Amino acid sequence: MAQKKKSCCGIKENDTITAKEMDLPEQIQKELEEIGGFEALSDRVPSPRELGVKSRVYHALADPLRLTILYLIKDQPLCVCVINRFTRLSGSKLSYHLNILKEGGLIEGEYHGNWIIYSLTDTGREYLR
Amino acid sequence: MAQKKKSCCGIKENDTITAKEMDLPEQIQKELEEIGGFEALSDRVPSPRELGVKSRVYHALADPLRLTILYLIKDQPLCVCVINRFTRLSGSKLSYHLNILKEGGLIEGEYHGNWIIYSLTDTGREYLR
DNA sequence: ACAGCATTTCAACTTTTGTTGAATTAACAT
DNA sequence: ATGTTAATTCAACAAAAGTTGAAATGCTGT
Repeated sequence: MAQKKKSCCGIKENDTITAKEMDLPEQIQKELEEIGGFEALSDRVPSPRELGVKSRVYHALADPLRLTILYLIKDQPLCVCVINRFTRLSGSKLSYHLNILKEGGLIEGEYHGNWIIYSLTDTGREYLR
Repeated sequence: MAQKKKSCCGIKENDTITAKEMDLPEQIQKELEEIGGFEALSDRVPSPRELGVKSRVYHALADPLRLTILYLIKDQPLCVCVINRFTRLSGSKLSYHLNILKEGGLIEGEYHGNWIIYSLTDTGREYLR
């Protein structure tokens, strides 16, 4: 006896499905239909490209050491040596984290004489709070 | 001949040091003195506790999959099975990521009948953009 | 109490991140 | 050119995060 299942997770991967066909809590089903059905959910999610950028920025922020650095240079730029002196990290370790912040677009560094002076970018300022 | 070095990075770890004593770019040195010297930098950095919380939240946000989930449930709560169906992740994988979002305080889930329905918390709403 | 489905948990494994110390590059002054 | 200090890069290693499939848990209805 072949029975037509109305279940959410039991459905085969490439079946097309409407919110109506899924076995769902009423409230969810109603809301899904209001926004234009299951497929309409796509509109809510940014492009893979955007998600990639965002997650890279958040990853840069996702470390106490890196947050410390950001807060340190929030109000005035600092050279690596002052950051280093404050945080007491090894040079290479600090460089590693500075680089992640740079790649994430949160900070930028510029040579002044012998020193590289790091400051927050606009993005950095925007995200830091 | 014992020479008193005025260098930033050459200084031994537990020397006390003032901004004036460090060999720094003029601009940096001036700004450091204006804010109350090297030691005043401490005031700019949140407590380890706060940094820990923040970095955990940012870590939760630092993944395209997790961002996808957050955007999906931004405007209406959804049960796991709909998220699952949309993202096409395995159950355990999805659970893993849902849990990280939950631990970060960005989402919360509640049983409704057979389903667990996840929604954004206030924190989640605050951080998502 | 048992069956059925949704979701989570667990333990083994794979992949990605972070750390360390040595070697390198960059800027500057002599 | 050479020496000096600041900062980065590299390769080997250590630690943390993510993935997988099987087993467990939690609801609900019978």
